[in-house]
Amino acid sequence: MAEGGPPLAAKGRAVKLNTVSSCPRCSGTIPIVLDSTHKPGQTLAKVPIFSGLTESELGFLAQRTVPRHYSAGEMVFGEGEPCSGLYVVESGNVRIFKCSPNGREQVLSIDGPGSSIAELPVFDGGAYPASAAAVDDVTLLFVSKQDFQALCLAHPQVPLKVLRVVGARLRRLVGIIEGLSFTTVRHRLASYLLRLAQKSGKRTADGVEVTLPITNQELAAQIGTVRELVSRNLSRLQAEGMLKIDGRNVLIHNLKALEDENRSAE
Amino acid sequence: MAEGGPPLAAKGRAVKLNTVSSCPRCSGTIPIVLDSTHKPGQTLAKVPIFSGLTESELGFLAQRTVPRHYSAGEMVFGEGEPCSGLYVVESGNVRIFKCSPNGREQVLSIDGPGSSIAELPVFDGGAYPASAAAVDDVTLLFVSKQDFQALCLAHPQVPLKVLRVVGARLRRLVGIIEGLSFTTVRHRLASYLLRLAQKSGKRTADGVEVTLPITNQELAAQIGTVRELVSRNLSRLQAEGMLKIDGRNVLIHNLKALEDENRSAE
DNA sequence: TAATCGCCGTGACAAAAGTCATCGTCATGT
DNA sequence: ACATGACGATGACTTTTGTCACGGCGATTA
Repeated sequence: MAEGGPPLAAKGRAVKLNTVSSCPRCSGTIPIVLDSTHKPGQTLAKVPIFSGLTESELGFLAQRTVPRHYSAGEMVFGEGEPCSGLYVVESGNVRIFKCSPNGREQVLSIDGPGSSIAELPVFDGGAYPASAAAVDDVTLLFVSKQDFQALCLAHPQVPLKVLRVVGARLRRLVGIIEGLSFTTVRHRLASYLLRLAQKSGKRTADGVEVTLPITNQELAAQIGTVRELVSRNLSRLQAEGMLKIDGRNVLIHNLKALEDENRSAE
Repeated sequence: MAEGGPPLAAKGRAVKLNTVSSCPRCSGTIPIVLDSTHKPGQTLAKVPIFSGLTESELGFLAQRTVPRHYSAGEMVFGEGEPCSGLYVVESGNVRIFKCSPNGREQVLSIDGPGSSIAELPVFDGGAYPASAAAVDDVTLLFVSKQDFQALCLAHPQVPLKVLRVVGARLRRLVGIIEGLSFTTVRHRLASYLLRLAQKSGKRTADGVEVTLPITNQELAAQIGTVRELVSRNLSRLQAEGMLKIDGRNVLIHNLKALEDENRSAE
């Protein structure tokens, strides 16, 4: 059962949802919008796996892509579905995740504009190893398996680029395994905050200020735990004086301490 | 501090080793044996990423490989070292793993004859994302980065094969993440036993009999926990009547129950 | 023979993770 | 104005995980 059919009702044992936003299996219909005014060329040129192609080659490829729009929370594809092609993110963000039967989610990656997703199953012929859903409103460009394989044959440098991208993906997965296997929720939370601070923190007189871009629930899914533990551990870090929490804003008072938190057992 | 120097003494905080066999950082010198009588052609022909090459191309490649021998427990390469090339396993088994500062190990994969390892860092130019050590006595064929890259340029189908292999690797990693994130040690142990039963179990009158090919310590590293919990959980499964343990031999009395154990929360 | 070492099992304990229920807040729509 | 629903904090509790210490067993070696 590939995409296209009507949404499956959540069947079987009643699952108490502790899940991010709406359950992907229960999302609405998948829109396939053919928009002839679309100009995907600019987007494709920025995608690492297509870098190095000429203008005309990009145009050729662009003609074959199908833009698809998804609104926040909508499912792009589900784990186990046969893979019919790859996607390029044009706008918005896509969450790649695994889903446990208990309704827990584990996020594998979040991919923004210019990223390609599901390149791998195109090559090994297998099913999608995980699910993908739109984080916010998203436009993807779909490239069919056939077109992409043809492209790879015509341009041998493309598979090499793919390998580079896949390498990065693999490193990230190994990092997740390392975190899950060796560290506590507390550590992973500290790491997350530090990463966030590094990427979008603002220096203030009293430390670095960051704004959590997601709910505790989603944060939990990203670091591999549940909502409550995120909440509790944030409180605890605050009680210990490292942070000051004010809604979604976190003022990291003692950056050093947070960094130590990480090194202690990574 | 990269590789290069003499073996680093385990420095800093005294680490109580709960580690598999010898600590890789503390292994002896790395032997580089040039054996001109070696005939690696047969091995290379069986390696998926080299399938499809002609006899003479394989011969050409074989001339450029360097056989390296390792004895059980010896380190092949360490996480973080710059990647100088890829390896093909000719005989024996290689363990790919991450190592925590506490001495815990998490096995990412075990690769036997015909497998290629470390293909990815060759492409993205980064360091090895994990360490590799010989499980038993091992012969590897080393292919330098340069030679392999040249091969890829001359034979565009090779990178496609690599992508296929890497796809399988990525699926395995996702599986590990799923296990660590969603299941208990008990589940992962049950899964391991079932996999083992499927691969090498012997039907007897009283159930399926398997022989654990590794120590509890190594088993723990593979399913992401510690020795004691493997021991305890095995005992518990025995107490519940699913198994009968006799040294390294495990008689799975109630295969169904063990399977249920898996499905309950995968 | 005695000593040593690696491996295994186990009790006792501590810490972390997860579950369940409850309550408060805020925004939204009827 | 009110109901509703998503989100967050938290207390109480259970389960799981991990740590430490100890003792037993078998193989190897001095």
